[in-house]
Amino acid sequence: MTTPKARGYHHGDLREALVVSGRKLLEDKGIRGFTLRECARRAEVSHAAPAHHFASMDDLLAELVRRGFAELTASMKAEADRIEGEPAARLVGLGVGYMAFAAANPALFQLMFSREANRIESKHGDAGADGVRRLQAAVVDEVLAHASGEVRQRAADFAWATMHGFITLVLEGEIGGRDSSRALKTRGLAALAAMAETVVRSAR
Amino acid sequence: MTTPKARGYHHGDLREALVVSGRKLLEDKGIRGFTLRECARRAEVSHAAPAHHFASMDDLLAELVRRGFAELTASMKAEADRIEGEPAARLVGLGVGYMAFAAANPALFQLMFSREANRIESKHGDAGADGVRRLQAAVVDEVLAHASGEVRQRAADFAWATMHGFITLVLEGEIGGRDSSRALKTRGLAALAAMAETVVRSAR
DNA sequence: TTTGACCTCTTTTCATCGTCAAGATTGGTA
DNA sequence: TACCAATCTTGACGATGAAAAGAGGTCAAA
Repeated sequence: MTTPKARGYHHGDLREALVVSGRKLLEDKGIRGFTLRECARRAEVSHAAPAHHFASMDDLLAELVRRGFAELTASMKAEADRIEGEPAARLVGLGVGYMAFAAANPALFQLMFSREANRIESKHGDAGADGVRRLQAAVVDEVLAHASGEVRQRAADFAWATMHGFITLVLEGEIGGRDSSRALKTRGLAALAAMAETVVRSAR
Repeated sequence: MTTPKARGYHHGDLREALVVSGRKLLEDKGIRGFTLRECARRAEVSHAAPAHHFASMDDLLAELVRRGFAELTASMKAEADRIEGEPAARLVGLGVGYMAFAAANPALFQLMFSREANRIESKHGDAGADGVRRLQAAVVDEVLAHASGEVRQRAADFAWATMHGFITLVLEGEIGGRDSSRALKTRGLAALAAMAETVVRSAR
């Protein structure tokens, strides 16, 4: 935590400061309002300083996406781990963690799952969603331990699609536009419960 | 179809030409590569000409989004209408139409359901997804004619979330990355079938 | 037919953006 | 201590969205 005046010519930890201010800026102004120069201003640094830490704007965005996926999987894992009982309940837990992260970081979440993210990542060869996929596949496999690979894959498709679709539509205002946050959580849990039930049922 | 040389000082139908070239550009370069000046170039017109038809870039994008929603509902309706039998089958048909539009217009589809779209539309007060919501609510109501309002709302949430989530994840490459188009359609239909079955089952 | 108002398009200008090149400053190391 | 590499600043370039001002074309009223 450097106070504004406390630094001289060198910043000290500009790379980290840019990640922080960039993330804030992304949520404030959206992807189209995201500007490298504004990131620099918020970090109280000249407009060309970021170039020494990120080769381009896409490079900074790629870092934000990378960290976003790490946090997303952590959030899912945390929610799932606090549930001891049924694997199906853990599947709901994954969804709760997924939606919690998305609700807390709507713009970043959208960026992570946008075509722009693919364009950005393709230069770096990274596929950040693999952690999410693995985490979910593992829990689905618990629920459907005795099912065929195809059934399990389709159940994983279905589970991911439901939780991703629900929170995406909520963030865009298409679902629960005037609902209270409380009521919305109830609707989300209902969707997750229906999803888990469908996955369980696909066993037979 | 005006040939390049066939026009004089006036374009004739620049507004429509900008919509066409803008839509193409959006799919070619993505939302972050979308440029008013490039739209103008593709319409073979000076960079300031669009201002007389669209007050700003957001204005043009809003028009693209508006038309996108009209086409999306039309595509859903067309697929649903060709199915005569069970209401549940029509629900799957809606999903097929939904995914077909999204697959044919991936960038536009993402824009329609992005936070940027909300930002853009809020200036125009338009909520383009209402047609989709109504269409789907109607079919869900057929399937669940005797259910309570809450059950029907949750079924509608669930149905929309599943089809939206699935196609969104496909477009981003998270589902079926190396699948053939044929295999992917099968996976999509499986997800839609599971969704319809769950909706039907929620009746009791 | 003439005229004049109005639309459409172009040219010019301005502030801002991403990126690059060159120079200033600093901290560590030999 | 003296150098060197990393860090940051300044200045420049081309591109962009938007606004202003002027040129070209259309069309209806006189």
